[in-house]
Amino acid sequence: MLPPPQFSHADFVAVLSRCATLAHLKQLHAHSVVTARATAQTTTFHLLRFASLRLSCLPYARRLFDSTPHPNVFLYSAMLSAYAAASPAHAYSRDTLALFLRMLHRGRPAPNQFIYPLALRAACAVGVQLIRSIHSHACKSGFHAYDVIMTSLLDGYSRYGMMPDARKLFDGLTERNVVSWTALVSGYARAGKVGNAIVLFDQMPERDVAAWNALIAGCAQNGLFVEAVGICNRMVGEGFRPNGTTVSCVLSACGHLGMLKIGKVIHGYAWRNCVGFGSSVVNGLIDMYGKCGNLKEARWMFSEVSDRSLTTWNSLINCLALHGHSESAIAVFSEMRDEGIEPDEVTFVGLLNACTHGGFVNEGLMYFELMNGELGIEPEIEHYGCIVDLLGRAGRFEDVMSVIKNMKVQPDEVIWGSLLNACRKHRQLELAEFAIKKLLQLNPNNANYVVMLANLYSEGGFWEEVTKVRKLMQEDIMGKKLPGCSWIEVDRKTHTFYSGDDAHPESEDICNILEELAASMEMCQD
DNA sequence: ATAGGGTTAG
Repeated sequence: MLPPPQFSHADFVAVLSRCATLAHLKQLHAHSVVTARATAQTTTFHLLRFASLRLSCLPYARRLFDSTPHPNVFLYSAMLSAYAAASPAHAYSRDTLALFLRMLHRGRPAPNQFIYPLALRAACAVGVQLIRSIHSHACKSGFHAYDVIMTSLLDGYSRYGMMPDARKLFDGLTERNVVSWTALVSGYARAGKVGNAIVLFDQMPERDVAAWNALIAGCAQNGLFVEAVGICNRMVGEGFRPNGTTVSCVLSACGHLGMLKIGKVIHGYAWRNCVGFGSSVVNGLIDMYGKCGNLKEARWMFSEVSDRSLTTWNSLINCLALHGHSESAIAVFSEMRDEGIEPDEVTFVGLLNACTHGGFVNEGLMYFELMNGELGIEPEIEHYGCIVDLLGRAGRFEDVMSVIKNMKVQPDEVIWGSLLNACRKHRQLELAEFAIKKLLQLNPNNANYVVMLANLYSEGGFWEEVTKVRKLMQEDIMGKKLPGCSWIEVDRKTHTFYSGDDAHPESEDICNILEELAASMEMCQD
């Protein structure tokens, strides 16, 4: 039932807004063609926006765009917005930039102030050079006084850690608002300068939920989990309502801290407030329950999600691996592949960790090969760490050394540390000495390594070396040693333990039980 | 008629 051909533009928009499926939209599109309404680019504009933003049908949107002989700047920006709204973010950066370059190349239509922010967002996925050239292009075209464009640039530079450039842009804005402030705050946080971020945040004349989220995420990204939870508390106290983004950030912080109680409180909050139980919140819940050791709940949350994103799978695999449920982690991985989800580099960190913890040497090597070969995922240092650990534990030192030699990245402390661990287990004195020396090169201030070297020499009876190392220990390094620390929450009270500290009132009992556990673990080894 | 800041997995 279509309206008569002479219906007005307002009627057209009204009918469009009631299209529930692509089939409806196509009918309206056909009708527009027949009635010659489609020759007006305004019509195409509306159809394109609706196809992309409401029906998430990018191919159809692009066909609408491509069927327009000389798209005007509105159609370009509608197409670029469609790409920007797609998920995952930056999935269509290349297409976005290709269209932007086409505009510049053809000289028509000239990009306006709405085009630059869209192009810049895509440029963030490519590199800072591109951001620079778009910056100069924008300035040459007279857009240097457009705050929105300058804020996009500010954000782009800050994503590459170039805070002085970002700051300069911020100071040059004609009017600073909550968006530009937030961009700067999260820039400092991403650059690891949380102190600056907090100071700026406190100076902000006006805040919204996104501004709070920027600070909370910034703390969490820098390992300040307690602060992240605290700021969330402060935010609620000041009358702001946490949304899905807030909830996932804080859940992640709770997971890292093992704060199951607070995690449950946030779970309850999200439930009561219907804070879009969108995938990010559920992913956060899986991660939080999993990291806190409540794998049953994590699996339950997982089973409750209907649209599982890659992150959903990665969260579960990682948690299972973390708690030594190696077979389950591998099983979930196969399930994931059966469902046609393409694993990424994070998936393989979890999977390889599972193989390492379970001692599945052949499986681990097979998955490493699958990742590197068939799937073409370039191994990162974390993956090499897993492989070194895997081979080292199995005593395959020649293979370990050949992996380390052929790595495309510089070995870090995790790599040499894993090798060292393996050497101690398999009593490989010479290689252990080599590993410790590498560790000391990377981090001369870590006194632990010097102590290990001394122990190693005395175990082997190399007394001259022992004397040399002991002398080194007495010099400057020892004061810099940071004691290891761990904590656990029991009945709303957090118990903290430093390495070698017996301050806890039940320290003696705890140590006795630890010794018993260690003894029974020894028994299980053989 | 269109644009900028805040997620989660290692």
